[in-house]
Amino acid sequence: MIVTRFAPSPTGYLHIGGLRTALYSFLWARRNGGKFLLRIEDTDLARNSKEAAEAIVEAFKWVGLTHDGDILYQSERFDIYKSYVQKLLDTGKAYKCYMSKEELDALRVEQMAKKERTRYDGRYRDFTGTPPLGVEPVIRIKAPLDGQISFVDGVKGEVTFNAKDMLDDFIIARSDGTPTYNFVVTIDDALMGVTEVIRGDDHLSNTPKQIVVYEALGFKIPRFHHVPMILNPEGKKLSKRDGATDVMEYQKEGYLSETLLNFLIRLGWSHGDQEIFSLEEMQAFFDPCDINKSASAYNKEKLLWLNTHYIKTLPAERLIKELKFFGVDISLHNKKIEIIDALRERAKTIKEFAAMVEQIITVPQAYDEGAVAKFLSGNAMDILEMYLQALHKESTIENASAFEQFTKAFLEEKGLKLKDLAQSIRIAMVGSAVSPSIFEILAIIGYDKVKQRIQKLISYKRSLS
RNA sequence: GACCCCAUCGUCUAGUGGUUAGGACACCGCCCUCUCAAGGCGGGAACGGGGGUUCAAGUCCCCCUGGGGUCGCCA
Repeated sequence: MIVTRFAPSPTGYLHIGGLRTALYSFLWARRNGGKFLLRIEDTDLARNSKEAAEAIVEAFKWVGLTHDGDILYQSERFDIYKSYVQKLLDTGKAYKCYMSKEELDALRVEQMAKKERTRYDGRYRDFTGTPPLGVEPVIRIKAPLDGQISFVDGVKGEVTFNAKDMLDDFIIARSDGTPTYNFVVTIDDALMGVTEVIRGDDHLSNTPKQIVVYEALGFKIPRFHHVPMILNPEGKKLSKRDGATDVMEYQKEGYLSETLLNFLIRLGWSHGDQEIFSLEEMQAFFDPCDINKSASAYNKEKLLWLNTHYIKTLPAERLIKELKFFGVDISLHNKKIEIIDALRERAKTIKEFAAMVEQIITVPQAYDEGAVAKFLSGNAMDILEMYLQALHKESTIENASAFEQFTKAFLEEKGLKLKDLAQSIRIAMVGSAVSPSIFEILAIIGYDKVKQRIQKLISYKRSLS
């Protein structure tokens, strides 16, 4: 069985790079009927891991990723790690090192001066003497001194490191007894039964260290897939400064979860020329071996385009639900479908969408000055007043095509063109010179309120002169 | 600096020795048009450089260059 995992450190939120590897891991597990596990890497004491886990679960929930089983917290597993440290100590595969931090720093400075690689020199590896007083030792693992460590990476292919220039006897337990990252990662992955590790390629050079631990403990080494990082538009590693790295930030900006997932999966992975993927299709097609070797830059135009695509194509009910996030509830509006269909091709984000809906369903409190100056000059107001009078003669007008029929008849009778009237109506209805087709707008607003809004604009114009 | 990884339009990518190097976003032009969009049609735009191998190289090999990552008692 394929078992994958997502193992974030608790930074308080889920960033998009993390979501991408989580998505890949999720898809690969689901495609194979396997398991997708979640583990919080909180061995660094101080931080609040519960809060971080909640943030991740919230983000997962938003985009529709589900993990199997309970969330594992490394902070709750220290006893397990300690027993493995002891095991290594007992078998002579690890040892106590009494070198102080000051001595270690001095060694590094010296090595840098000689332009050598900074590394622990192994001075306590075979130490049998009396340990110095007052130094709490760290535990170091015995790493191979020479030879090579190589593995086949699902993304990069065969990767080989020379032990002498990648490895040293690295610390697996600090002087306070707490275990370190490269040690606990391998223990947890092994104990959780993880068969495929999909993670960022910033971990590629950690892998040989972890392989040392796997081998020392006799664990089976999983298959690794190191996915290239997401770069910012300048080609550098994506950082908080590049904005909206928090997944939930995208919701606040009006992006749909479908958009984000589609965007992320297509960044560094492809399935022929296909651009649009449903979650089902992602599950059917995704294979980590098809992930690109090279890093890819974050491109917000494509993200926006995807969002417009999903806004155009998702069911109206779904969009109505999304609008509520921005405080616009039209679920009980008798023209809700018409509202959605009139606006869905114009909104790039749900946030924009909400603002547009708001503009239609509320009476304009102000009129765009530029629009008024440009379109309500000459005899525009006279035409609008005649239109109002004609409207009053009707008992009601039901829908968009009826409004169109009525309006065209009116224009023909007066010898006018739609151009002579459209912008005035638009300003009266929504207060600006931009909106969907006026006939759709009129139908949505409804016969009685249409008359009121036209009257309001007329009164407003009169009050100016 | 050492080690590792990477390299096709501005961006995301297709390409697995023989292609007019394809698609998408963005950009530009035209059409449609009651505004703004959307849509339709069309356009410009790429194999980083140099050596090999081969009848044939974007595709294989080497070097260079460029970019990225890692070198913690962080994860």
